[in-house]
Amino acid sequence: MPRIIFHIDVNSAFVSWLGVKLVKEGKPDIRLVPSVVSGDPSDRRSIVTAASIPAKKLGIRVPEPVSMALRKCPGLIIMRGDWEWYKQCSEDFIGICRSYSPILQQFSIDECFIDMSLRCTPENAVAVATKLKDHIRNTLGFTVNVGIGSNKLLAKMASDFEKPDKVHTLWADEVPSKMWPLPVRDLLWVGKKTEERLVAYGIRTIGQLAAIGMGSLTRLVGQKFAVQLHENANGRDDSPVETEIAEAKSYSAERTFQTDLVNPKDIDRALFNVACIVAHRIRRDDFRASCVSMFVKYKDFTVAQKQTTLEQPSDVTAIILNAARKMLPEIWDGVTPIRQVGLGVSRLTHESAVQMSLFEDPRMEYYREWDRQFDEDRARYEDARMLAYERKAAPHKDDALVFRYPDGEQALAAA
DNA sequence: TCTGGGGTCCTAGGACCC
DNA sequence: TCTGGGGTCCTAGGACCC
Repeated sequence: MPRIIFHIDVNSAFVSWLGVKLVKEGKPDIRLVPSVVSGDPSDRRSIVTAASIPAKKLGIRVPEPVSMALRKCPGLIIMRGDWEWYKQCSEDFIGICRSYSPILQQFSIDECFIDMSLRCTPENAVAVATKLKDHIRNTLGFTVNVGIGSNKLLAKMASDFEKPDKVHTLWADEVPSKMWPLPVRDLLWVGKKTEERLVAYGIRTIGQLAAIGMGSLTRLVGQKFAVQLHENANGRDDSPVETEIAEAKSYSAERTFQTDLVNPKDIDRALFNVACIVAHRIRRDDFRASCVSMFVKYKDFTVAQKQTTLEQPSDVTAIILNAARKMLPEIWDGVTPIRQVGLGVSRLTHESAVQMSLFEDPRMEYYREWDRQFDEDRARYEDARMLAYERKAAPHKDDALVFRYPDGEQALAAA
């Protein structure tokens, strides 16, 4: 029995979903005019996260700075995204796809694979996909592309062909005619760097990549990646549609400043914020982290990062924050302006930390209580995108385990 | 023109253990 | 006292995805 995989991809998802909402409110449809969705439109460092088709026709690309997009189209409509609405649209979209096949893998907020092997035949696959596509459009008001293939790779490549509101096939026997002429960059997993390396070697199309010897390819990109690229360029992929939702392996948060900063107080404020957010998330998901990492990014986009292993896994904001604080001087000279600062946790476990009550720092009581209060407030203010957090966090001045926020200043913990 | 925020996986080298 | 080799853990860095 042949495998039949569909890849369903929402066209310009964030613009489409916002468009549906605005039309419902009786407002003009932003999908029909040059428009983009970005983060904070007033922030000159925002980037375009989605562009309408008329905007794409003017050369606006995702992701590019909003300022650059505005230069290409001075009358561009710039909208801020609405994550609550996006989640709703995504759920509805996935729900309809799942009704066509329960063997579904959500690939991102606006993409999924379904295994249709038991649900259709190669002969009627296009008809079934067209029905699914129209079902979504007529029920939810936005369009999707459906790619059909004998594996996930081919289905995904196919959904990327002409847009919007289209169904395309990419069966194995269509690979030479439909996939091999494409530029090598169009192949999944071939990004900017890999493209540069391949082109420097004279490989411009997926077909040329499919034909290259393994020895050369291994020298260019390494053994493991070479095997994958070679298989994929030949249209081969045996990865299954994964229905299990994998547990997160890491959590991170970062903040980019409006202007590059040098004041250590500003850097610490940002670290404090991202630590609150990351620690809150792992508590919400009942994790503890063994590894804390932090990084700073400079104006030339170079990144300096550092990670450290905690004595025992923790979900306490103070522990995580102070681990990051300790690493900052090791990667930052204190004078170079910083563009962005970030904090991450990894090596996650659900195990409770071993309670060494006799040895545990008595201040931990306080820090856990502080976290508990933070989590409660976050739940209460969930509707608000931002919550002003003014709680003073210094129980013991000058303790080794410092968890203090400069008096009188506010910490803003963004959603 | 000037680049967000959140993830995953892979590689390489050093430390340490058996 | 000196030696080899494999396995595992950790850190740093780089590439990709949406």
